[in-house]
Amino acid sequence: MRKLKDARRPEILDATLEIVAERGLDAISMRSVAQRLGLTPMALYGYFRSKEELLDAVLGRLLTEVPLPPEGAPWREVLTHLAYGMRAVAQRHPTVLPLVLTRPGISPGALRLIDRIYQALLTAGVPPGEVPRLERSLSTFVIGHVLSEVSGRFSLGTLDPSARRAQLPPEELPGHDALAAVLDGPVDSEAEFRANLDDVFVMVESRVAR
Amino acid sequence: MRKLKDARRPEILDATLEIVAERGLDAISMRSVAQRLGLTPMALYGYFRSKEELLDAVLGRLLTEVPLPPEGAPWREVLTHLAYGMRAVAQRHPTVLPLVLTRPGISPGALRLIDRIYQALLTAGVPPGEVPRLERSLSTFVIGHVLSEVSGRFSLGTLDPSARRAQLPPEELPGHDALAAVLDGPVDSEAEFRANLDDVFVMVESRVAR
DNA sequence: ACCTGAACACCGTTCAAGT
DNA sequence: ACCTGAACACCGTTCAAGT
Repeated sequence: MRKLKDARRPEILDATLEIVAERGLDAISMRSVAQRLGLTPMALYGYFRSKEELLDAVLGRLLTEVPLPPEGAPWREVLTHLAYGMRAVAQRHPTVLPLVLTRPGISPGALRLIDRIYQALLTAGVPPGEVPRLERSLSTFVIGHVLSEVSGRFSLGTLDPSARRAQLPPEELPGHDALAAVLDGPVDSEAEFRANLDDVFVMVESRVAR
Repeated sequence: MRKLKDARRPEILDATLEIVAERGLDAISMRSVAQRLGLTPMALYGYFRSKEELLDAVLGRLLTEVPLPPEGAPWREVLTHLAYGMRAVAQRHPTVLPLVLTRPGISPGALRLIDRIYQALLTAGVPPGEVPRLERSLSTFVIGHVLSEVSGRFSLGTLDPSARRAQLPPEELPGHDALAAVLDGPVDSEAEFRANLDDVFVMVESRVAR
């Protein structure tokens, strides 16, 4: 297992993020990244052992861009700050995001964020034994929302709401039927994010020792 | 836009799921699927317009495998049933799962599941205006959890908990420090899933008109 | 109606060699 | 110490043709 160089790693990550921004996650290839740097694909293998490792490093870098909340802020503010920070990063780099949910958060950047959440939950009064689970749960929630928003799970897809419902006979979809009045409006995803955050607070409070 | 055949579509989806099960999501290629069926890659283009469309159909098929809860069951039971059903499907087909969070749920199978959740939330007493958002939120939560579980975000990765913490000086990680006693145990993901479901119920109840 | 064959423009990665 | 060149075993997709 040869030792890796690291002098030009940041430069390589920059190039990768530029490509993602311009042409999407699928446009990342060892060849395209190398080309942008004026290198041969093989030169990258001096810095990363594989494409997978390069992508993990990109993820680590991304989490580094989430601004840390002010020290000693109240827990609700900390969680709000981090959630919006995560969302902003997601919107800047929409296409890299699937990585966040599919790789363990073990980079220093990830650790720093997790630590702030731990602190917030502890000061909120959540019993220590519940804190790690609740952190995973909140993070899943925020990342899941942001990923869905950014990757189109919340979007209409190729069918508008009523055409979508028409795929099945109405008697198979009584719930959709009862909600018809409410379903055809557009989703206000800012309001939805805010409402979801409120739900997160409810979850935290329900775990606070009384 | 030529019309697509559909006679052999189910057969093609079966072959695709077999490959995923044996060799992972990355092993799906038009060539590997075709080969398993004794066809030329090009034959598949008679049934699906692209690899992307094939993958969407695989996702639709997957959601079809989630068993529907008994008609008229109490809302908590409905949500529990669907959540565990989703989780079981995820465990049977771990590698396809990233698709679920990144493509809009517009297949008939997805609609049927969503409709059951709508009904459950309505009978729980959630105001209709809140139902679609809460459905998206609950689904995100369950899928996010299940995806994290199955794809390794909750797992240790290549570093054990204490080695992971050692990447940063302890004074940068006061939260981890305070939780040291609790952090080194293994995650009981069954218990965690259960606890998360309880949190989901809390969320629903907090939205019920009183 | 359904499928094949050949071709095009790509991939990640290995190995041995160059400066 | 850092990088290149050539090669290997792959991709998705287009187009024209075969039965």
